[in-house]
Amino acid sequence: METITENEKVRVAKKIKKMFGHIDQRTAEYCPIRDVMALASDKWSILIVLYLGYYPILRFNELKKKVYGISNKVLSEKLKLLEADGYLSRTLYPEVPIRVEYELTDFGHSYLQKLLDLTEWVTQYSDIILANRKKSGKSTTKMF
Amino acid sequence: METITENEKVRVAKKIKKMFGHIDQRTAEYCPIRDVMALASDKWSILIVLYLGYYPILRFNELKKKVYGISNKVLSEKLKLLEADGYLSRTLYPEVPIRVEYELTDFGHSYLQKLLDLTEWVTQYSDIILANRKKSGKSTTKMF
DNA sequence: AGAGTAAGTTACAAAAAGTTACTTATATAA
DNA sequence: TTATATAAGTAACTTTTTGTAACTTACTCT
Repeated sequence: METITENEKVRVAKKIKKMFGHIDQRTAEYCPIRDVMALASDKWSILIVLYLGYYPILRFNELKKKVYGISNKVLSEKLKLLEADGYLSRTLYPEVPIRVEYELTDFGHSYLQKLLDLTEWVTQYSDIILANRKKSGKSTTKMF
Repeated sequence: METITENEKVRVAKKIKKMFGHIDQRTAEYCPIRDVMALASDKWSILIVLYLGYYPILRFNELKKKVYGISNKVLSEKLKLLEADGYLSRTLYPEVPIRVEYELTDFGHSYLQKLLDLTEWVTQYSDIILANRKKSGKSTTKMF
């Protein structure tokens, strides 16, 4: 992990300001970070998008196996929301038994590329994070 | 949003596989995406990290105002977890009334840079997402 | 003595998520 | 000709997580 210079920090702060618009607006102004990210960065959404990035097409029960631990209910809900926001497509084949296939849209693939940069970083540094976490308990708080 | 080529998709799939290790491991193997990302990509954590990237030092009640809508309880919990994982530092000044300052660590700044790439993308395309969302209701499901 | 302040904590209510059983439509086996 | 099986969900109920609002602590200033 590269140490970050003061210059870099200033550059980052400017990017944040630009992104938020009015950073200090606590009024009821629409905030995409809160709205859109709530779904996009959700723990189950991330896994769904990653698995669909690896297996280009997955059926409902296949997804349920890959994204192990997710319930029917939550998988169904997240898929509806991700479809509505345009990350993935749902194709219904009215056979018996029914067949439904989920696939990333171009937009979903575009999102996946950005998401992957973040998850790769997290994977790369997870050892450091876990080491930090172990030390905790003995609080790291400084006192003056 | 640039359309993604088949080659790109293959490249992405390879990165995902590498990241996950065994992509198909649904056993009890440790998965940093599930563990570490659960906190790092949490909706409140994201806002806390972004605001600390803009205002380098914030006290508890200042953070509560910036990250408007968060409760004492959840702010307190998230701060503890983010401190434990090494994203931020807590400094206690035993004055009266007490003063506590939160600040990103170098590790936190490093994470912020990656996070910012993602939130910038989301902000940039939030109009598209919202337009998608409006069309929904009339389901976008294809049928064959 | 009494009020005020920052940083939380605590007890309780509300919302979200997880669990398990059920539904639907039809082909195939008994 | 019932009975069974299957995929993709949905529905009713339980558990967990989150949010709300009041309280605590430790001192200083009026």
